[in-house]
Amino acid sequence: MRRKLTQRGKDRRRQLMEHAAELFAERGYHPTSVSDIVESLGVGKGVFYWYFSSKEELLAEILRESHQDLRRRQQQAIGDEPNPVMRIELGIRATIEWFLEHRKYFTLFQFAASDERFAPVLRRNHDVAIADAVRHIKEAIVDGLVADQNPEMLAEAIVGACNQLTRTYVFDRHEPVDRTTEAAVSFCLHGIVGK
Amino acid sequence: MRRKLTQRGKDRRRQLMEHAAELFAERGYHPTSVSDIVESLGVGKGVFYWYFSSKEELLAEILRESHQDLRRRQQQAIGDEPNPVMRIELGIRATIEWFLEHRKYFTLFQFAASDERFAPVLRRNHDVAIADAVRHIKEAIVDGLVADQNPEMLAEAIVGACNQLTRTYVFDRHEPVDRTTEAAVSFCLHGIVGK
DNA sequence: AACGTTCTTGACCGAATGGTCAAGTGCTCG
DNA sequence: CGAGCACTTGACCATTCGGTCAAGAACGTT
Repeated sequence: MRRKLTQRGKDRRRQLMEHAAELFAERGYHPTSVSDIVESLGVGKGVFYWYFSSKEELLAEILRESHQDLRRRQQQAIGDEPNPVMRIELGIRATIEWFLEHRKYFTLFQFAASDERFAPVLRRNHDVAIADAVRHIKEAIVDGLVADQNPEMLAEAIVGACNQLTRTYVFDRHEPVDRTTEAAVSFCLHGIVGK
Repeated sequence: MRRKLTQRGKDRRRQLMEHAAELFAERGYHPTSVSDIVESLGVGKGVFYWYFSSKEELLAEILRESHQDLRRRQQQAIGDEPNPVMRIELGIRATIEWFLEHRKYFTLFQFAASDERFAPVLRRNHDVAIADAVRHIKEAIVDGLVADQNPEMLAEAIVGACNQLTRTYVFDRHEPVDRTTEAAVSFCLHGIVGK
C-alpha cells in the first residue's frame, strides 16, 4: 500500500473493497483467495498489494468503512427527533433497512466475530454502536419512559434481537421486511419499557 | 470412517471431536489444520481419516452433537413446569448456563453461520430450537399470557437477545452471569408479553 | 497360538495459497 | 517532449493444506 492516491487509485481501491466484500460474503473469507479477487476483476495480483498490505488488512478496512456507513445512516434517520424512545425506534428501522441494502456485510460481520484476528476492529464497531444506543436509553430513563435497568444491557439486547430477526426473515427466508421491522420494534420497545 | 466402532474407537472419536472443537474455537476453523489436530493429540494423521471422512464432516458432526446436548439440557431444566411463560424463562436460564460451561461451541456456531457449507446443519439446529420455543409461546398466547403476535418472530427475538447478551457479558467481558441472565429474562418476557 | 478385524503410522502427493518483485505502462505536469 | 511518479503485470516462491495409502500394531475371539 502506498500513500498518495490519485482519483483513479481511489476508485480502484473502492472497487477492490466492494468486490472482495461480495466474494467474502458469498464463499467465505478463507476460501476466497486473493487470486480469486483480482482474477474476477481482470487485473493482476500486484494491483491488490499496491492498495492493501495483506488480505487481513483488506477485511479489517471493509469492516471499518461499512460500519461507518451504517452509523451515518442511523444518524441521518434519527435527525433531531426529540423523543429518545422514538430515536431508538428510528435507529432500529434504519439499521434493518441498511442491512437489507447491504446484505453482504451481514455475513461478513458474523464471520469476523468468530475470528480472533478481527476481534479488535469488530469490538470497536460494536462499542460505538452500543454507546450510541445507550445515550438514547439513558435519556429515556431520565424522562421516565423506560425502566431503570442497566442501559448497556438493554442496548445489547436490542442489537441482538434485531440482528436475529433480520438474519432469519430478511436473509434466510426472504420475507417482506415490514413485518419483521414491526416485530423487532415492538419486541424491543416493550422489552426496554418493562410493562 | 468405518462403521463398527469398539469402545476404544468411540473414545477416540469423542476425543478427536472435543479437541478439534477447542482448537477451532481458539484459532478458527480454516486456520486449524488437520495436522494441528492430530499432532497436538500425539497421533498420526491416519487416525483422523479413520473416524471422519473429511475436516468438513467433522465440524458438521460437532455442530449436530453439541446442539443435541444443549437441547437435552433445556428439556431437563424445563421438566414438567405447567406455566408456559415459566418454561420459556427456564429455557433461557438453561441455555445461558450451558453456553457458560461450553464456551467453545458459541464461537463455533457463530463461525458456522457465516459459512455456506455448514448452513444446512446450522439451519436444522436453529429450526429445532425455534420450534421448541414456539410451542411454549403458542400455549402462552392461548392462555392469554402473551400478546397475540407471530410466535416464530417472538422466538427469534428471544434467541437473538439472549445470544447477544451472553456473548457480550459472559464471553467478551467475563462478568458474572447472574445479572446477565436476569436482564435477558426480563427483556425477553416483557418483550413477548407486550405491555 | 493363530486369525481376522479394528485401529495407527507417517511419508507422500497434487493443488492451492498469500505474498514478492523486476519489469513495464500510462498519466501529469513542467 | 521528457522526467518522474502512480499504477499494473504475471511469473515465481516458499509453504501449507486436505487427503491417501501401504504397511504394520493392537485387540478380540476362538
